Amino acid sequence: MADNGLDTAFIPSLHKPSALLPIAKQRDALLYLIETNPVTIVVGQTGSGKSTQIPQFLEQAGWCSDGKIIAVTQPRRVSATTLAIRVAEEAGCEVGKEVGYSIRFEDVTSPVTRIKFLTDGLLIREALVDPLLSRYSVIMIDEAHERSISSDILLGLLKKIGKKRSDIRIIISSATLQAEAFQKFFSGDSDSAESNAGLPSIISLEGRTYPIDVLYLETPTEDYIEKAVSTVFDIHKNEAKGDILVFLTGREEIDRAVQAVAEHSDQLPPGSQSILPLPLYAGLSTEQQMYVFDEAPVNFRKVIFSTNIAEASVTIDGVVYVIDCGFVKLRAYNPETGIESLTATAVSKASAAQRAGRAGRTRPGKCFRLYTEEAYQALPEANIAEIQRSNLAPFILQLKALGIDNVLRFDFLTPPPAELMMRGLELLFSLGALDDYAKLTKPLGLRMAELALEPMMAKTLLSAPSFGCLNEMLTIAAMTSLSGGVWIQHDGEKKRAESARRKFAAEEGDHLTLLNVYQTFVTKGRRDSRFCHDNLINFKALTRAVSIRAQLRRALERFGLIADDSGVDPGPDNTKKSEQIRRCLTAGFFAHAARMQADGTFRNVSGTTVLHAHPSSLMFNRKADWVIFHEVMDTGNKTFMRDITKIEKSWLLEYAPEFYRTS
DNA sequence: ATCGGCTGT
Repeated sequence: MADNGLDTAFIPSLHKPSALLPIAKQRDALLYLIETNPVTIVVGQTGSGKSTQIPQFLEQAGWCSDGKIIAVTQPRRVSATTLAIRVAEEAGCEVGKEVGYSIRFEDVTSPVTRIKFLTDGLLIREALVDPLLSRYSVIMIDEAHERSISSDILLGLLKKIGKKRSDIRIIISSATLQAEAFQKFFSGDSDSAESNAGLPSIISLEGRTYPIDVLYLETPTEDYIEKAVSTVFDIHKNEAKGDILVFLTGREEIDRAVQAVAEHSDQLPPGSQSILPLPLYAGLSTEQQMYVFDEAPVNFRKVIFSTNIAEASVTIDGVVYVIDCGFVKLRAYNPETGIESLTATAVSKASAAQRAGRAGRTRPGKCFRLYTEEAYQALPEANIAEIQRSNLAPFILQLKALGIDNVLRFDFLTPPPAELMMRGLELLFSLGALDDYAKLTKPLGLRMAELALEPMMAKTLLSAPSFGCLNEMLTIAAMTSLSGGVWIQHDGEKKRAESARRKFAAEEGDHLTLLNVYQTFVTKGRRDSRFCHDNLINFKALTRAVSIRAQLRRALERFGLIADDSGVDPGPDNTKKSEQIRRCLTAGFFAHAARMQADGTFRNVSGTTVLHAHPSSLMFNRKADWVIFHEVMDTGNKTFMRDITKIEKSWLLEYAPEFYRTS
């Protein structure tokens, strides 16, 4: 593979030979534990090489000899692909051959694949087809400490699978001190006589990180943004060179801080080194995000103001100083109201440690915490797991499809509150996915589980053929499931963003507007790179929508509900068509209905909650009567609906008579 | 008058 030896002298420095990693010394101990225990817990610091070395050790030790595969799950797509690339390189093979990866839309594996990196969500889907995951000899759940819903559910599934398959080996990999919780979960206290009683072993792997000095405030600060900015200048004046990474909670704070630094840096003494402030958050275009990886120009110190995206998802080399404001925006779901909230919350100790660790990747670093040491001591050890604060309807549907009928008794690492389960079951019942006995209905419930969509949108899409709008609904389903949104977020261009949006506006609301955006993109914008740029549309998001739509279309073909064309439609100027689309949306989103009040705000159907059209919606500052919405979120002072479409009240009674029988 | 980060045949 080495291209003709011209630069052989450089090759060792490109990637360090794995024999030099400390993990190599523990190889035999590790293999022995895995050989003799059904479950092994690996606690490895960053840089320990656990994700890259363990699967190779296992492969060499013969765990693939009978044609079985070693699976390593990751919470994020990028980590699955980059790990596969690195391990393939070390193993001297092409990615997709002996070492491969599988993520949604990209299956880079082949019949010879022995080590496979995949997202945890995808492995759950594989269990739908192969409930015992019989292709795999070893499954390693990496980054289990992050406690994503999918990895939590996988742990429960694997515990079950382990009781039926004495040959399978499970490895739980975690970076922090939550190993005991995993150990307890997998201990042999279960009812099965077959389970290998006793506690799973924990093995700690030596890391390769540099020491980090952690500094606290002596007195708490009133304004952590201001304090962050002044700390940046203090570091700049007093500390050796090295880039600075600042954790704030959101876009607004970041834009404010970037601006403040830009203004102040004019006052730095002429001739001295200057400061280059850069924003980093998910809403930026890929292009804008890439600036943080560029080396700062000569005589500039790079300062990155980032959301939590830099805590685990994005790694920036060259960071020597971290400033941690101590807060993070966390999503929570209120089962009583069905409303999600997104509010700033104090970080956990685990999170604070992870943030600090970002300073010590290339040399010793410093972390400045913008809170007192007493405040740190009072922080919770870890965040409340996602599964305990989310809308569980999508996951209940998956569990039911996996044959787990009694979801209330599913073995969760930490069980979600009963109210969350009840709310999810109720929603699925009202959508017709579950029957009176809470069994998955066929074909509706089963098909909903197979679609990679939230239950309400799955129901909408499956209803579309009877409304004669399947092609349009495929597009709308794909567009609304784009997590980051369709539009590029950028400070200082509010006017342009609004006028760009107006070009695609449909009077009936946001869903038909999204349909317009997609149709214009596939006819005009796909090859013309300026189209997205000029209209402040996120090219990556739209490209993803094309893939999602194709995938949904294939699923509907499989169900025998065939869509008949390429997705380019005459468009919603046909008012009959537009009405059918809105009726169809009502058939799935009846539980998300609201009515406008005289003052321009909205109320939900029971009249208990005041809702606002989000400023990014077409219904913002426009008149309407009844509407349905895709999503609702409480951001602290107001509750916003996103993706809103006008409907008729009578449709609610027509399509959800049971749900609305009291009103 | 505005939105943490992920994910799915």
